[in-house]
Amino acid sequence: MGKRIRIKDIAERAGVSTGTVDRVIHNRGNVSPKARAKVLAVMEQLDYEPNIIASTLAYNRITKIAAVFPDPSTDIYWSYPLQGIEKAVKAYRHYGVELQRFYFDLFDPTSFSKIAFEALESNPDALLFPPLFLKESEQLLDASRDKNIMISFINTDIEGRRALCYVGQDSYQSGVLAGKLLNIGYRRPLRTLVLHLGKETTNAKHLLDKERGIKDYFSNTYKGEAPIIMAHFEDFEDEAKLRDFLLEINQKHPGLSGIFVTNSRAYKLVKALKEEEVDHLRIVGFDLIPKNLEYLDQRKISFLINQNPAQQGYLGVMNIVNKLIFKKDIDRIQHLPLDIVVSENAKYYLEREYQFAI
Amino acid sequence: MGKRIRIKDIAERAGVSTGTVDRVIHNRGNVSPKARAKVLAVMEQLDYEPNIIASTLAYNRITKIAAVFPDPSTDIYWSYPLQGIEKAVKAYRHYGVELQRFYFDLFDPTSFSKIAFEALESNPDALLFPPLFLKESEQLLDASRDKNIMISFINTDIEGRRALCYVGQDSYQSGVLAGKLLNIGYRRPLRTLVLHLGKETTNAKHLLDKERGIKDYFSNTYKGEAPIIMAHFEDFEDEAKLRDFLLEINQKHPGLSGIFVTNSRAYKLVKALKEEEVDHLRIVGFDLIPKNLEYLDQRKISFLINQNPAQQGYLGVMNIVNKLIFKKDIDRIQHLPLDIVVSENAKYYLEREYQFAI
DNA sequence: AATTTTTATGTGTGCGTTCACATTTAACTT
DNA sequence: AAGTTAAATGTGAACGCACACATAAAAATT
Repeated sequence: MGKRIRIKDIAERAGVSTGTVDRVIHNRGNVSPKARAKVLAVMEQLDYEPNIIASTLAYNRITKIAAVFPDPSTDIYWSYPLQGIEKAVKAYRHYGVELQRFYFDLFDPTSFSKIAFEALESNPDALLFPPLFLKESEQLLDASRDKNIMISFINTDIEGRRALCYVGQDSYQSGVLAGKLLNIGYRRPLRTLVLHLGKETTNAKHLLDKERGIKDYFSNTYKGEAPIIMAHFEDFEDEAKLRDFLLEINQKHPGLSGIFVTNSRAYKLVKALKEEEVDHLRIVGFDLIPKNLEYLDQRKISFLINQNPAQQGYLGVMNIVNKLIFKKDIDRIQHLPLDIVVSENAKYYLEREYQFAI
Repeated sequence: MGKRIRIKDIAERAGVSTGTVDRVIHNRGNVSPKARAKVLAVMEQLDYEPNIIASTLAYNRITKIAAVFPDPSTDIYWSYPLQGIEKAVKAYRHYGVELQRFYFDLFDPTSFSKIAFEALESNPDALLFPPLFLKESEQLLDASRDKNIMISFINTDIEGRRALCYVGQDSYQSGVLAGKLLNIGYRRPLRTLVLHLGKETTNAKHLLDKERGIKDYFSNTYKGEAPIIMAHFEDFEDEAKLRDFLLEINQKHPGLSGIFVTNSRAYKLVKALKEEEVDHLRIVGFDLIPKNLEYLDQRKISFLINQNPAQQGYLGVMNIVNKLIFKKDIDRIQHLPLDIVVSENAKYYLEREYQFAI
């Protein structure tokens, strides 16, 4: 119906050539104020919108995205965002998007720095990574600014306006939600353990936000001090030690009714404890990784909060494309929903993750 | 890096002209078997993938999508998928996608037929609608097949292979999930009411599936007959009558602890009942419409299941585009997740819906 | 063998941009 | 005022593909 307006149409109406219109649109300069004004007026009047299809065809350049991620072979979780990234790059390959992957050691900030700066050396147009290490990430932000390389965060955020965007969850609110999930069906606050299970001490902010969240949930709901126990256990690979640790807590604080595991390792709890020890516990954790799902299905884990990792990866790339290629404005913070997963609805989230991957 | 392969490259390698390659790719005929074989071989060898960008630019045609929907002014719910549709059409306008909207009366199958056939008369490339009325929708399927118009379902499915795809929830499983939500925190089955609130009797399958789901949940969980009461109340606009109706049920079946409203009208219950009557009830309903959200926030409604209507609309269009323009294969059934919404995570779902709208 | 018909193949223009380059016009110099 | 420099404007090729049209080759007809 409404025929699309072309640069040529604007040129004719404004009494100039297409070259001049192009210069106005892209602020390339060398345009007289009169001509510029006239062109802008006509553009406004005709409500011109550039044809992205034709534009990308003619632009004919490659947009390089460097993804700097923890080595997925040491922690399966990180393979999911990478799959989402892969899929997005495939979807946008006709727009000239290319990807380069860089892996660092999840537990070693120095490795992150080294690898990330290697990535910078390859002169990408944008850098996509989870800023797990605050100090090192800040350094990277500075360096990339100097080289005019765009930064996009995923999974974890660093406040400030220096990155294009953050795609991931609201950690604080995920803590609040965990509180709610541990409290459904009860009319009084029951004794709850918040457990950080792992040796990632560096990205503490993340975890502290979740702590704050669950504390606030209980104190706001019951107007008083929350009966919450905080704990941190590093050596999660040793099931026997973990069990001793948990039993000790249970002795010190009898009547423990729920545990909130602040990362994807909730299944470790179930593995470490005996069946009858788990049965009267309500366990809430994160992420739909296979071992968690198995226990969710057996009702050993009550709730999982889904972080949509593949979708995070996909959206991270999509934002870069939207900004760099489609010239769209991007929301600085893009919180993904806090999906409450029980065994009755897990399947659909897995399917969706699958859609965003490979 | 890996330079993209063009039709021209194939033509050179195969010793033919670009025209011949084009004829092979699009099966336009008039190609000798030898040339055809040679071209196909080279395409295979070089792993050719057409450049969609250039293709759509050159193709230069319009794809018309007709959306046939219940008039959103009579039921706000239907405005959401329409917004998603609108947004998707905007996103794909450079690919030549155009939209025409047709509204029918939600409570009148005849109106649906009339409007839908009007839509067919406008000769769209695809028809997108919720097949709420089975018989009338089947007729439409036949007619559209004759005119070679593609059909895409949303919200409700009709089994069979005659439509391109269905985007929406799994009704049965949403019933199962509702059962779970009404049961969390309890170790025995409590008396539960399943309430169809409204005069839409025609799309009964939808509702029956939900009924089956929640029944199965309880009987599977507790290995026995489920203590479930089924009810249907049409005159939901009259709060007094609705209250009487509910009180009567409560008298007949004392100890009623939860109500599952099978559509988006859970808020009507809260409105009709007195505060103290609601307080000891756990209410589960559908959809994040403003009135439901208000009561969710006040803890009068415990859970809402989100149908992602805007996303449904967006995806409905996206599927048509993927098939018709990008020539991709489409999954016949695309179940959206059954999002469990509580007041602690509602915000993020609203934000996402907003992203898929306008 | 010449002619017509059918089938196969090649060529060139257009889709709406971008951008380098050529050309024109205006603004300074001396 | 003529010459030089800078600024403004116009032109045309390219991006990769689709398709109409022209041309060439093969097959069928006389």
